[in-house]
Amino acid sequence: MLYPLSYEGETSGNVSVGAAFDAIGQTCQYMSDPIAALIDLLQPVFDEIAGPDTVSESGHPDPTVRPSDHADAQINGALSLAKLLGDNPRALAQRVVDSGVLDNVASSHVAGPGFINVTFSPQFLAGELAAVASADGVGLVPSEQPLQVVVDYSAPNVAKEMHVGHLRSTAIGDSLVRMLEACGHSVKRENHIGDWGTPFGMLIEHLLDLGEADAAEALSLGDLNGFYKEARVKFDESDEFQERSRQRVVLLQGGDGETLRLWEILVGLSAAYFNTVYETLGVLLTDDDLVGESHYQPLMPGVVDRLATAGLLEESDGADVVFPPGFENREGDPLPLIIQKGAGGFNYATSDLACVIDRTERIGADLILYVVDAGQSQHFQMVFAVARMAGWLDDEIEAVHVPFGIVLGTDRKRLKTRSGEPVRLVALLNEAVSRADAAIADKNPDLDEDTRHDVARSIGIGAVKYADLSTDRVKDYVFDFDRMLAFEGNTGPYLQYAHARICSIFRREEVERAPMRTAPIELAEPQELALAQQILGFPSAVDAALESYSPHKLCTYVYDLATTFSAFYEHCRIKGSPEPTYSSRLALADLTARVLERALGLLGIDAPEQM
RNA sequence: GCCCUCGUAGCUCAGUUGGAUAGAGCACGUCACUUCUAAUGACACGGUCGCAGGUUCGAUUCCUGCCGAGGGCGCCA
Repeated sequence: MLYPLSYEGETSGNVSVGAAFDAIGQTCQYMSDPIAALIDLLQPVFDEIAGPDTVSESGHPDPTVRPSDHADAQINGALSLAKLLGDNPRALAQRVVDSGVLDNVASSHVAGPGFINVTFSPQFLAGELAAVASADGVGLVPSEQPLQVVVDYSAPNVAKEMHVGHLRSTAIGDSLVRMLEACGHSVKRENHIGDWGTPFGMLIEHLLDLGEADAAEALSLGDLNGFYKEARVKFDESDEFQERSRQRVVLLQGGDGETLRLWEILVGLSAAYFNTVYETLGVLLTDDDLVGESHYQPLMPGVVDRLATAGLLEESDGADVVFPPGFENREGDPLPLIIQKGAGGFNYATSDLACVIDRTERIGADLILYVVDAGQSQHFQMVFAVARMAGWLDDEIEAVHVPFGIVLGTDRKRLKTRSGEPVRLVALLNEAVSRADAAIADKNPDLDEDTRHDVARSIGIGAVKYADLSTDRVKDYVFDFDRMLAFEGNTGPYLQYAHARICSIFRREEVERAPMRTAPIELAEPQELALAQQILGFPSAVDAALESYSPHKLCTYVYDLATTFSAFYEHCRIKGSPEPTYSSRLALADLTARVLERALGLLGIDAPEQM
């Protein structure tokens, strides 16, 4: 586990092994997740069987506890430990069973070549559920060792339209931020917008040509691509405009007051537009998170100086560069990271190094995440390598590129409009919402119009985000309205419906949910036991998702929870059941709804109470 | 040419760091509705885990080599 989570329960401790941090190895006595509880109980037994000499040589033997098809859980660690000790695996597994450490929580027996099958006792699970039900975090509580994390994501360009590529960075980054904060970490969001560079000479001159008022109107209408393209056309066709643009870049970089004022108009109008998109998407980003490329310009000379002082800077073809080992170009020669161009300007490698310095030295980051497309992989490897050579990153401060694949159309080619341009993000979102609206109108005609529009927005946006988040981010994924908006299968609408349906149970029964949180829980039916274990696995699911910065692992968990609840709901009737079964099942329903809502919340997805 | 990522059912995807018989959804077929929301369920069908070796008690997972797809490879960001 990379992130030290603690769990609600009678006592709590941590299991923590971090890439950037030394293994702490402190195990907790009690966790809400029954699998984690097993590990705590088993570790001392495995240590004892291995003996102190083996532990000091090979480390603590891993009990290797996994969910099982043959029981609630299986312990596989006896096989590897037996191999290490040259012992008989079944006999060794039997020693674990005979130790009796699991007797209070589960029954266990040896199976096959040395697996131990474990079945949790209903009383144990009910007790764990009671602890979780009475707490606000439904199992999730803040870490005792919070980190300072910087998450760099979204990053649209000023005077350019946002497209599906920005959707991925924004949705994934937003979810990671929410999960990190839920685990108690201090998170600084940074929206590294493209607000600097040579295109701004051209854009400012175009602004002047249009007149500020007309330009402001054009940009505030959201026609950012049109503005940019007009400027580009003039730049390509007119030598005079091109020359003016070049001079304007010089003025901008020189800090000319009037030029900066015009530049700020462009940035301000774009930022306002971005905010409308973020609001539609329902993500956390605001103006406070804007840290554009311009922010790092004053820091650039310092980067060069410090690299030079460190003796890392070399001159190559007129440019100042650093050669990080292990990178080669097409000819097999060392590949440089260009710090200062031959003409004197800086480029984005320098800017990214300035970022690293700013984030580690000013913000005090322990961990920096870059949610940027997979095509930038080599670039980040080189930047991180140079930052380590310069000592700005080390074993205590980790920078991680969190890459993602591209968005494909149903033809499996990069999603584009018919004319070959990137699809505007707002157009996709609007269509998703209007399709959701039509679906709701069809399925639930009784809903009044205002409610329907609200619900349609939650469903449409949730569907798009869930489709983006629910597959392994590093792979390309197929954007398909029909699939993502379906109410069946692993989709946003299915999960939202699962939640809304539980809410409707309480409405129909005219029962308040809050009092159910202290109702005694009895677990008898297999579906009740399965649901209990699924609910208790929530913190572990969040932890697993964060460990690899993979929101899709949380998606898989939520989907499993929803289907497990469906089975429970099918087999375990609530309405008309005698007490205490009636209250117990309502308590399970309430808890399921709370975990669904919380988990969807961590994905940045609404959970409406009716739909 | 070198490097990175990916390859799992007809389609879209999981697979918890090496565990027992590789799982879902969609599509197709069957069943279940005056019943707590049938907008949710169940059953059936569907697999050479790209190919070939290797490591070991055991490999979709780790290593090597091929095949295929995408991306990257010095002054754009």
